[in-house]
Amino acid sequence: MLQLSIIKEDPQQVIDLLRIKNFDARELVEEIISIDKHRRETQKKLDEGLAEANNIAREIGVMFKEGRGREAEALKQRSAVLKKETQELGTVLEEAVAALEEKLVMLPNLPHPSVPAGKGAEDNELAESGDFTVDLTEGALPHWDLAKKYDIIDFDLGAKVTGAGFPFYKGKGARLQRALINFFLDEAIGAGYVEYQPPLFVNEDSAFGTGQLPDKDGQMYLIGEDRLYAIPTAEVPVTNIYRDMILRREDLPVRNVAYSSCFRREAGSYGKDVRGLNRLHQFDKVEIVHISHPDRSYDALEDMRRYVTTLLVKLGLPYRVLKLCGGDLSFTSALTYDFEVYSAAQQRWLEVSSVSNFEAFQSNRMKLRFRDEDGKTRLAHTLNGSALALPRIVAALLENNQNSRGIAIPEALRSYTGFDLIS
RNA sequence: GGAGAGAUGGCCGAGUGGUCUAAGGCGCACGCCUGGAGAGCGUGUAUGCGCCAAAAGCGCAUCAUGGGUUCGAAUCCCAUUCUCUCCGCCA
Repeated sequence: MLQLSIIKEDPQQVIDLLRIKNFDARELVEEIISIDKHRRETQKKLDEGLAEANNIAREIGVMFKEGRGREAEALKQRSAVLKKETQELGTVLEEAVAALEEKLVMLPNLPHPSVPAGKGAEDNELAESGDFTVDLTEGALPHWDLAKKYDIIDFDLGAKVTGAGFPFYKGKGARLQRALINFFLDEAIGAGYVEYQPPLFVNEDSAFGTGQLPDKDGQMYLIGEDRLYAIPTAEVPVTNIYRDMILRREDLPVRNVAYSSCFRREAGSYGKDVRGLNRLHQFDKVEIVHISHPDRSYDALEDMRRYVTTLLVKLGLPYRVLKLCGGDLSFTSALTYDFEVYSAAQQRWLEVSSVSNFEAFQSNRMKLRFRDEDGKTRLAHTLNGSALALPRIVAALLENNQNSRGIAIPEALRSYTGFDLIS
């Protein structure tokens, strides 16, 4: 949620910046400013009414104490009128606050000035390209065929037991999953991250805090009976740890890592994008979350980018890094790097990680603050990134490492898998 | 799931209808004292919103959350959430 103060200070700049995200904010900005004016006027009237009522109550107290209880009648009547007025004003204020928030949450985060303009994926800027040549093996198979050939992932079984997009991993496939999770966690811990194992379900406040609600309602699985949401990413619980908190300066930066299963309904997806491991309803991911001083959040973003790069290098995967253009940037993000690995057999790039700086957008919703040197509270900046998401890494490993004998396990993973070949 | 007890500031903890503008203590910050430190003494120490160009200041709200009773609620009533104890169930 954008800070009201930013909108009020320079509405035109907000409109101009959101245009980079292909978002026409003119109407919303105008409405927000006018609702806010109404809100403040109402608050002022209400406060005055309450102040008078407080004074009357105090006076009546004094009268009773001095045995002049009968004189209080007139004041009681005035108080009754005030009560009615303040109750009405309270309702008006509540409605104004709700209306304001309803409009505010509709505005996407402002893009960082360096974000290139553009409509979609084709306009993303190549930030970095790994130093790899991709050799297309003759007769290379896509991972869904390899999964079947080596009997390591069973999509049909998942469909039988649960539904499409809920595969079983089996034998060396299951072991590979476990190896990757441990590898990613150990790497993160080695880089100084603190490991968390979060709940897989969150309440409504948490889903709102990181921006899944109201924008992505319908993309999450909801346990209706208990009003809990299955997490679409560990970002949600791990960032919400800090909801409604004022951190001390020395608590920053926060650098957390968490492994979790992730659950996504993926309503509206179709075609080649959902084949095999490309898009699942349940998948595993190791997520890194930073909470940073606003002055240093872009340094943190670059740190995260370097860190994710080292993982891909260690796994020997052909990768590239894209800086997302305005049109491809998510609702909540100010700047995002996407990491893609090349899938030789599918002959396409697969997104395996997305590293973003949300600046104060999530913090403002969550009331995540810290105390600055001057003693004032300020909103912290939040960032997160996948490090990494398993399915597409597995897909890329299977496809890129296949040879006549089987699928070679990268050196870095062998101590985790306990085998060096899937055959 | 059943029964009971509870939730007060950064922390502990007092507070059963009006002066609560929340006692007291701890912690923290600053000052005095000291050769220095400690002890001691003094002062200060929440968050959000509004008024104000801003600061100062003032007002409003907040004693788990949401309602209610009352001229007036931390205090009384109702609901919810969470914590603890006992019982039941259970990996």
